[in-house]
Amino acid sequence: EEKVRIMEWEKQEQQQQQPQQQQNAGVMYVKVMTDEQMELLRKQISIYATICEQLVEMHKAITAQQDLAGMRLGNLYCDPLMASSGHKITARQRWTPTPIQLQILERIFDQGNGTPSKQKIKEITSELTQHGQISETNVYNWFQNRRARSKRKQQVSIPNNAESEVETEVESPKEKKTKPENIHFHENQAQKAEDLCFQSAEISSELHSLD
Amino acid sequence: EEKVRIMEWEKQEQQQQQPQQQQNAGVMYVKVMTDEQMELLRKQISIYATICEQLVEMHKAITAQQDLAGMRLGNLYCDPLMASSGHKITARQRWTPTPIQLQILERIFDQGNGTPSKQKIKEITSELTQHGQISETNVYNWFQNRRARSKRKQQVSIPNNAESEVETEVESPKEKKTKPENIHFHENQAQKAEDLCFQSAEISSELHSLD
DNA sequence: CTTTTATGAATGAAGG
DNA sequence: CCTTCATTCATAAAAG
Repeated sequence: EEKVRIMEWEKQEQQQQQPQQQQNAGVMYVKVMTDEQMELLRKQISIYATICEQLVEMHKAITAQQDLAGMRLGNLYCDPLMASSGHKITARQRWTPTPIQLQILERIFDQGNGTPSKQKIKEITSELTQHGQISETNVYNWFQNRRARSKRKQQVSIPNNAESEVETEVESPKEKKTKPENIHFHENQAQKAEDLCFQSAEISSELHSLD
Repeated sequence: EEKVRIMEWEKQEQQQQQPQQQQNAGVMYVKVMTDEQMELLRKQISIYATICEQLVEMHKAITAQQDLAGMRLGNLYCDPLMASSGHKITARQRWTPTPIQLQILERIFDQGNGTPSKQKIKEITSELTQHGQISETNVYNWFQNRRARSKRKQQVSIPNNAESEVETEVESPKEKKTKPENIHFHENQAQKAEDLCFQSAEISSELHSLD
């Protein structure tokens, strides 16, 4: 643990002192250093203190949130065709469909094909790539989200009744799984979650500030 | 608190030095400290060095994990569709690993052993129960998802030399094979690597500032 | 600039 | 094991 420069400096110091200890037989055994050295020492200690603080902070953040900021960065995005709408020059972090891409996606979505899965994704991606940066994951996510949100809206738009007779098979896909038995009982550990919640925003922004 | 202690000690030092300066060559201004003090200093600096190293290690270990799993804050969820009945306020929330549980899970996952057998699951669950509510099903699902998603990303990170042997699927047992192995969704992992680089660089530069 | 909304992405769980 | 779904988080975009 002594492979830092500070240690080297210290060693020099100690050597410098040897003769003194022998000379001052009956006197105090002391170490000597110049103002410069003292200042250097203080500086180095200070730096260590700072580093430790930051590392501890970082560690706590990571331990507490494990992620949130760590891997959230998406692909770089610089769409040349974006000029038409005239904004967003330095977009990054997360993919955003261009107007053209969105139009195409919506069209495909409306064409029924409730299952854009698999091979379709590739085809769609290929087509959309010609209109801006995009990946298969983006397309996949888009459809997943599109469908989920479309479905949710439908459910909300029919909030009536809800009596004991809910068999209005409007949709009700499976929203009640009604497991035969509740195998696992989940209880919220509010205590812990609460403690961890703080770091979130703070750390998040800190780590994200890597411009 | 380490920082504080050191600083305080340093101040004491400066006060004690005055009377002893006379011992040394008259013109040269120096700071003096006893062997004990020097030893104390050395130990404290050493402690700092150790702390820094360990924190860096910890940080790297945690950050270097392929997939950073996020955590959810355990919010109570009140199903809007149930509101009318006014009962069943039960929180239908899904399990969320606590940071500690996650670390343990990740550690086990990284230790290879891609086969969390039934028995193993029980053991792991037992251990994790001490750090928060969890069931065997949770553990099972976690490993299942972890593996699947890890594999998918690995495929992406390796833009392998695509052979055209893909069309060799002559044997179609049923009717729709759809060859799923080529469809895996892509997501650039480059960003994540970049992120790690940055973090490492940051720490690195800080440590280097000791020079 | 701050708050709100829309939506891309992450992930626990279920099905096959 | 793989895919799909539901839910939640975080952030780009929009509104104030």
